[in-house]
Amino acid sequence: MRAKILLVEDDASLIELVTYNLEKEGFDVVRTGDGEEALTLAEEEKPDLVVLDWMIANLSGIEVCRRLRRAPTTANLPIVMLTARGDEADRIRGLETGADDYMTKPFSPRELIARIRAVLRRLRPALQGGQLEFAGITMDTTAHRVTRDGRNVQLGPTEFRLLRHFLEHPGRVFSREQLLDAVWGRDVYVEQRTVDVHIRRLRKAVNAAPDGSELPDLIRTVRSAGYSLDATPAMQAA
Amino acid sequence: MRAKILLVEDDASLIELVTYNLEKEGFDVVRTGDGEEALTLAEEEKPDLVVLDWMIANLSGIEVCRRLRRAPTTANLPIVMLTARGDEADRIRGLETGADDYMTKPFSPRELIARIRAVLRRLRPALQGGQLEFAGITMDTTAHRVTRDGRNVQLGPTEFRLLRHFLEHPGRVFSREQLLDAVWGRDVYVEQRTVDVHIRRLRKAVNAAPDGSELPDLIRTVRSAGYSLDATPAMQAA
DNA sequence: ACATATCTGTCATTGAAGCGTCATAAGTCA
DNA sequence: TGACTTATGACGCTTCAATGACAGATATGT
Repeated sequence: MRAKILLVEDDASLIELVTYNLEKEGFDVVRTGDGEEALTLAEEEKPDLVVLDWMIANLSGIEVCRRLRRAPTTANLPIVMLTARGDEADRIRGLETGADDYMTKPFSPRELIARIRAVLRRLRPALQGGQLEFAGITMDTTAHRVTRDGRNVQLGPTEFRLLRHFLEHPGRVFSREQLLDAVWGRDVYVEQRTVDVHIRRLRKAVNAAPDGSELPDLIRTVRSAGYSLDATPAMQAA
Repeated sequence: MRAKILLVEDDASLIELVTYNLEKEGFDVVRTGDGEEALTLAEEEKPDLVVLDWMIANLSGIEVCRRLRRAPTTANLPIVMLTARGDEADRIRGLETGADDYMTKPFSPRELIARIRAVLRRLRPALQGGQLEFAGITMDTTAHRVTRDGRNVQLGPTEFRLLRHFLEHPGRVFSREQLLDAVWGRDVYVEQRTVDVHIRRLRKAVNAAPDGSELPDLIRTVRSAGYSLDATPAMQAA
């Protein structure tokens, strides 16, 4: 999942520099140089984080910060303040107003990105880790939750671990023996054919459509080799 | 609830300066100058945040940081790095290793405290004596008062702490062991199944409707994994 | 101090969910 | 076709969570 950053800044060259670097790092960037507009965009675009310059048109950065904190929908939106002032009092004021971090110009884009990542890591573990995704399937390992095309999927413990293993290595084929090692544990003795049964249960749960029909099967059977999670619609024998 | 800070630093005068200021601000402070000991203390004292100097005896700060992140029990422990190096590359390295914030010496104690508060405000809202809220449940941590859909909910001490822990990390699944660590304390020995009983008591109290019926259960049981506070009661059909 | 009420941890019981195995059907390749 | 591989439904058995009860511990009020 890509994180969306709202950049509130009115220095054109800085906008370009920061945008370039953020996009290179895989962030989506929404920009404005206007304080009022920033508040609107924060509501409408639902960014994951705001990079906010202190000196901007229409409303000061600190006022934007305060209002973002006051509005319920944006009260928890992470904010990284950006400013020319290196004054300690200003930094403290920024942090106490509700900024999560604070950088002083001139700053290095790399450090800005490192700080953004640090803030996101602690606030949105989902954007960093814990979240697996492949071909319409999402798995949140910390919340223990799986969805297919947005709909909830109910899995037993073993099917959950099995799917996680596939999601961690999408496309790769695993033999039954490898799956037993990875999912059941190295020292557990169970019949190899047991894997088949759990694959079936996993398929049943993941491919079930709300109307009772079947979604395309994402688990590929590789004859005399094993199974893999795969997006190719190759085996549609119909 | 007072927040506990683990201060890892070997400069005696700095220890004194920082400790004095932290305690003045109402934090409990645990100190060490040794990297190995820092890891032990992080496990045993269960601090709410670590202030970690880069240059310390026995293990470098960055190595301590890395190990804290790797251990499951401390993986989410907030870390503020502290260093004499103002080098950009070092700052980035610190942040990428998993530090949540980074300060360069010389620094002002007030700014350090502002940053600590900014980090804690995010991670442990309850420590700020605030209001916790999730899916119709509100908890006033200072007034020790809980409501569900506006109606008052009566909880025992343990159920209160249990619910607070869930409210601080909504959606996340906790094993019985994790709950015992977080809610009962690391050194308390009680049966894992005791958690079940308190979950039941918590459910009973929170889901009770005035007319004697039951409100939707917000505590999800994840078989063979644990429990989580969750807003999705509609998950039967697939 | 006492008596009472509340809280806490443990246990036994019950019911349900999940697991592994098998027998059989279906599919695939030579 | 025959040999081999996988899919599927069924069925005991095990494991796990929910629940009600209880006795000791703790807090509260008189």
